[in-house]
Amino acid sequence: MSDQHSTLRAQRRAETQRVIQAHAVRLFTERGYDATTVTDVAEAAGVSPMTVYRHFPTKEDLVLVDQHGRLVAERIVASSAAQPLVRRIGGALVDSAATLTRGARGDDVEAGERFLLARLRLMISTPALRARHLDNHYALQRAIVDALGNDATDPEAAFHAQVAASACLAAMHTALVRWAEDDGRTELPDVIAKALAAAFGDDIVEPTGGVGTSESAGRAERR
Amino acid sequence: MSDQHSTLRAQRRAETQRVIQAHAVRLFTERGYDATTVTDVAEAAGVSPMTVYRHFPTKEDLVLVDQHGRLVAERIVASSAAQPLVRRIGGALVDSAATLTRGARGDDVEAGERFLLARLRLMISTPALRARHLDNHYALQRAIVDALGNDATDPEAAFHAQVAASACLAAMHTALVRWAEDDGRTELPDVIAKALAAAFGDDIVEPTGGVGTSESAGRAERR
DNA sequence: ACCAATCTGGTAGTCACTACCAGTCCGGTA
DNA sequence: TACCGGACTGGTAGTGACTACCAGATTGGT
Repeated sequence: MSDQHSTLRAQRRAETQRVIQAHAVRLFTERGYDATTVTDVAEAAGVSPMTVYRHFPTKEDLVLVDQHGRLVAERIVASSAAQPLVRRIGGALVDSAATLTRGARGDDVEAGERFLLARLRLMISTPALRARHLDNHYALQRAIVDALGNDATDPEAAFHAQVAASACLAAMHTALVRWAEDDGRTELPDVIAKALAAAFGDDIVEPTGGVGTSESAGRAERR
Repeated sequence: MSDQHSTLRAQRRAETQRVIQAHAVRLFTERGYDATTVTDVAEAAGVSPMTVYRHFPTKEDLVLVDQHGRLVAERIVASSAAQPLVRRIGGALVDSAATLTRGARGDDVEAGERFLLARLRLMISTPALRARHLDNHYALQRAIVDALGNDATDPEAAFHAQVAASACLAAMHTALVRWAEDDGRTELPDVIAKALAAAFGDDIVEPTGGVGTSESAGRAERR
């Protein structure tokens, strides 16, 4: 069956992607993003420049690959529609961050978080990466609005959802920057929750609300 | 005096910039951003490609030039520090938008608004422009935080200011998109105010700021 | 008339990125 | 086992944004 077939292929493909990306982030961190050419990355990874472009459509994608969006959207649709918008979105962002900082990269949590931090630092300090990263947030905003599932007939409600989503994402981004500045010593979900509270008021962030994600049970005994 | 000297030079310089930018936005709108080369813009403006690069460091800057930041910062420092953060920032954004939609481009208000709309549409629909525009917001965020003038010793207060600024800017951006979708038929400051109210609650936007831009004041007709 | 600063233009080069084409590997089939 | 179709990979030759480096032209002030 092409099923098994494709999973085998997909594994190899994912592995080469991982190797290329690892070398890319390392080189970018060592020499700087602009000072490193795609050819440099290809040589370090032992492939041709063509292969790099096959796996990553642009140089920026070597740092920016992100499955964050899917995670957030899933948690949004799972959230109770009775809650206020900001709480639904904020809860999904906090939970997704908890998942990301944990199982980011295979088994080794430590290495996964270091890798995430390295990518984040690049995204923050390199203008081109920062710009594309913020644009990804823009796409994520649309995904969130879709996941909220409000009827699209009411333009006022749609506008409200757009505003809530963009403001929440902006707060999260600020939290990410703060987290990176702290070298990841603090707990990312907590920082995000604090940012949301700072923006929308302390009452908007509820630790164990109607969001039935089991991950949230394991973390953050504070509050 | 080098004063008069420089102002004369600056006038010529500003004029050529204006011409180049006008042709650029026109061509980008007609043929699309990616399908238009810098050489095309240069030919249309009657200058060499080199001259274009002298005035606009990147192709994106042909659309993105923005003095918006300075306006907002000025209004922030002029605002009362007693008000809550979000109100100070939001008020500055609304007022700046009112200034921009009015005196954007010389004498002709109509043309100025059309030009602003054309640029905005490009910024929203073209990925590269959208990304850089959002990154400009990131720089504007820092400017706002600086203008707020909170003491930098307290990291908590600084974080709070960062979050408030980024969330306000995100709400404003959503309002800009909405305004562009409406082809500028609505009043931009009102849309921004509505977005801020949607994000932070109706009570946060107060028309009592003294500046005459508010949805309650019935300035339905321009002029 | 002369000087100095600025504006403008040309040439050559780097680099990201894109077709277009060819070789290679690999799982399943006659 | 020999073969075939679909992938992954690689090379070549471009385009286009952008950047030195250099040379002529214009302009404002002495």
